[in-house]
Amino acid sequence: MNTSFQEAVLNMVKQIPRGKVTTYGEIGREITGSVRAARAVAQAVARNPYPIIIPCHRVVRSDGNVGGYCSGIEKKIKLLRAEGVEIKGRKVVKFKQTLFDFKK
DNA sequence: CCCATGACTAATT
DNA sequence: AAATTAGCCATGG
Repeated sequence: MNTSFQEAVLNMVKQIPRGKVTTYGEIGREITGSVRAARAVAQAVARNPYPIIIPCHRVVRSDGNVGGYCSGIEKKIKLLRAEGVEIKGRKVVKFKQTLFDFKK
């Protein structure tokens, strides 16, 4: 079967509402309990089977930097802006306020 | 089991 | 504030 880890990650990403974002670290904390699993999370997201179905562009780095994207970082920024997320350079404006809280 | 990889993070310089 | 370093973790060979 699909690795339970990847499936858990994708499931989390799918829950992110439009106009909001989250970080690799937060997802890692939700699943493994450790923010240090961020790399593993990034792997899972990067290898996601459905880039369209999975809003993987809503996952950014802990410092507000957009991070990477399979189709290019600029593409990711475009998608986010189209959803109402302000981005300055490569960083999210009002980053903390744009973060989505899974615990609720 | 060991080694290399990567869309990461935190701490240090 | 930008660049470096070291630590962490799932996955695949």
